[in-house]
Amino acid sequence: MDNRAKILDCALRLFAGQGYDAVGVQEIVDAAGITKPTLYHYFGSKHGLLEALLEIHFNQLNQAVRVAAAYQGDLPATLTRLVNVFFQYARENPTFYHLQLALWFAPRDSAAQQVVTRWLLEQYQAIEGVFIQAAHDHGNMRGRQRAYATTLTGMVNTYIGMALNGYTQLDDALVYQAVHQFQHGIYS
Amino acid sequence: MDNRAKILDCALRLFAGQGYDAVGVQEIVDAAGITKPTLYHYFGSKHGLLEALLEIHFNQLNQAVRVAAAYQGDLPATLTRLVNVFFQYARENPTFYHLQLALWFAPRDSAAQQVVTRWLLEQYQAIEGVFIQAAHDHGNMRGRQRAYATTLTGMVNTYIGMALNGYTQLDDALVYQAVHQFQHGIYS
DNA sequence: CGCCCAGTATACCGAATGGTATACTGGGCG
DNA sequence: CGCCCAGTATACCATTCGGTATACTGGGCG
Repeated sequence: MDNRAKILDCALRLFAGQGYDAVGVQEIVDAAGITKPTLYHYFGSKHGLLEALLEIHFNQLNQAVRVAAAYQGDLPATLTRLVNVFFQYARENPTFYHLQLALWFAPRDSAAQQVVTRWLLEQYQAIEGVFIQAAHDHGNMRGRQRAYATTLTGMVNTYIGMALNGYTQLDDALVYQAVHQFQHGIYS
Repeated sequence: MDNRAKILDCALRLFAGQGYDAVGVQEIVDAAGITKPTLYHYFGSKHGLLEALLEIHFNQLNQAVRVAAAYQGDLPATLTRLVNVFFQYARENPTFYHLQLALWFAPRDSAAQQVVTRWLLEQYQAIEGVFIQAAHDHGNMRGRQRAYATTLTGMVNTYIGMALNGYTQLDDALVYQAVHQFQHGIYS
């Protein structure tokens, strides 16, 4: 693993564990076993390091989300694919998902919020697209596409937050439960 | 407004807007129009200031939640009261609720996380209690009480997050929609 | 009056912050 | 060989960090 990759790896762990502002540049370079000029050579600034970090992971995750969000008339299947993509990414990259959750409702004026907004927006729009298309087939969903997209995101992130804290497992049964509850509520 | 109150007020605004770690003590005392020894006189440390801040607001909010969570055989009514309490508190204290959302998934090792955990746990337990009791009347809910409590919290916070960003209004219609969707899903 | 003490300000502390000027190194390549 | 340049280290910068030692103030009260 070259120095650039080592820096990204250590920065992700530290940012996810303590928060962007709480981690000093010195701490990152010590963990990576390099020195500051090396970090500034690759990323220009602490902020640039965060941008590079988020770009790498959100590019992967959002690409997978867009693929899963291709609606072809079967809403339950699309929702299942979608939830699966999120769960799988969280399983494979728990540290990054920790960071994403922390950034989800990050303070409006924080350095991190301004970087993460466009990625979360991109993610949201892929999901909203599903409900906009589905509303053509299910008339009674019309007018609530935004609410559905938002609450699906909220439910997925909430379940992943549970799992990251050890309260559940992100397995197929949970995908089924999540999609089922989202579609039919708690009574069924 | 005395100096103690001024400090709490300015600290809440700054913490909510930029995050606990990004705000310096100097910035707080400047905004409050006082000096550092005054802040340290009242709160002992920056961390103590955060604790005092959270205690004040969570004491109010969680007390209201416990009252609303009194289940008496009518689950829809209980859920409506519960969602109402959260929406009302977020409407009246939007700045604090911004802070609460930012702290909801705060990094595990951050200073803020360790303070907020007990308050969020207290909040969670009140909600879980509702579903534990309700499962006696609705057998098919059994075994999922934890999931229901978590996803209700997730849905409420997601809707409040939407509202705080200007995408919706926390009115009675939204309370109805939220409770209805939670109970019956998206198709009805 | 005269003590006391909560509350406040001036001025300071050592340590850590993000960032950089400079110089050295080693491999690719004309 | 000898130039070049990406990559790296030493050593340093001004500023800010959280926190404090000290002294002053004004009102309550014996």
